Amino acid sequence: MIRNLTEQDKEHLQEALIKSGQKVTPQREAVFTVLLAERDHPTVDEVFHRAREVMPGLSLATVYNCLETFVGCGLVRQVNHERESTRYCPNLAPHAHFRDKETGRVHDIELPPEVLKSLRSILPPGFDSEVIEISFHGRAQAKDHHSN
Amino acid sequence: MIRNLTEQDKEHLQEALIKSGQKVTPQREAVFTVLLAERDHPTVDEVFHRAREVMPGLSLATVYNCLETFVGCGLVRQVNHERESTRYCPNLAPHAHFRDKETGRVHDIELPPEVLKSLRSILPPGFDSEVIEISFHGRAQAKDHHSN
DNA sequence: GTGAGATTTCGAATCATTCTAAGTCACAAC
DNA sequence: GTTGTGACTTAGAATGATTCGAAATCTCAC
Repeated sequence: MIRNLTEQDKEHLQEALIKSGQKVTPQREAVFTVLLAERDHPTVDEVFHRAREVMPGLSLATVYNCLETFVGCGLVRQVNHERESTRYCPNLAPHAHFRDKETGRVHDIELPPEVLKSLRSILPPGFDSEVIEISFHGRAQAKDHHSN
Repeated sequence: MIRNLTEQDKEHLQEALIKSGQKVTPQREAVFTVLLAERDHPTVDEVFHRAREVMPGLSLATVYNCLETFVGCGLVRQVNHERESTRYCPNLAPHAHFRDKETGRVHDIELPPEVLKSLRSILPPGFDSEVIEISFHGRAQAKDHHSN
C-alpha cells in the first residue's frame, strides 16, 4: 500500500529539489511517495499506474519528468538491464543489482567498500569514472524477501 | 579497413554456428568480419553500414539477426549503456566497459580474476549469476588508442 | 538435382521515450 | 486585485531502436 511520506522523507525531497532550484509539486510528491512505498525497482509505467491510484489526473509525461528530475538531483538511481524499460531505485547506498532471469525481479546487492575499491583499481591511469554500474543476471532462489 | 577473415577466425565462426545447429552464410561471414575488423564496439547501424560496403544487398534486419545469432552461440557480447543503442564486442575475455562521457566511445577494461572473484563473493547464498556486467562512465584522457 | 528447413529481405508494427505546444499554477510586481 | 513571469504539467504527436510477418531465397543432406 502507498502510505504518505514521513516528515523526514518529505524534508529530504524538499531539500534536494530546492537545492537544485526546483519546486515541490503535488505530482513530485506523489511520484516520490510511490518510489519509497515499494522498493521493487518499478518501471516508469509501474510508477505511473501506482501514482494514478492516488492522483488520477497524473500524466505519463509527468512521471517521466519527475523521475528525470529526481535522478538529476540525486534522489534516485536509474537501473538499466539490457534494453528493458528503465527502472528506478531510491536506494542511494553503493550497491549492485541482480536481475532474476525467471521472475525479472531486480534485487539490490550490497557492495562493500573494499570491493568497490578493488573495482576502481582496475581502471588504467587516465580513466576517471564517476559512475560504476554492476549488474548480475541469473537465478535467485525464490525467497520473496524485500528486494532492497 | 575491412580485411577478410583469417582461416582461424573462419573456423571459429563455423564451429560455433554448426555446434548450435546453424548455418554458415555469406551474410554471417560478412557481419563477423566487420566485427573483427574494427573492435570499437559498433552499434547495429554501424555494423550495417560497414558491412554494406562489402555486401551491398545486405539488409538491416539481417544484421540484427546475425548479431543475435552470434550472441546466442557465444561469439560476441552485447554491450548496453543506459538506453543507447546496443553495441557489440567480439572480446570474449572477462572485461568491464568504460564509456567516455565526452566521446561516447567504449573501452574494454581488463578484469583480473581476483577482482571478478571478489565481485562474485558479494552475492548472498542462493543467488546464482551467469553474467556480470560492469560498466564505468566518466572521462578518459584522449589517447586514441585501440579500444579493445 | 531435389526437398525440407533455415535464412534473408522489405516493410509494417511495436514500444519506450522524447518532444511540442498549449494550458495551469504559484508567486512577485505593480 | 490584476498582471506578468517562469516553472510545471498535460495530451498527443514524433522519434528511434528493435522486432515481427510473410514471401522469396538459399543451404545442405539425401
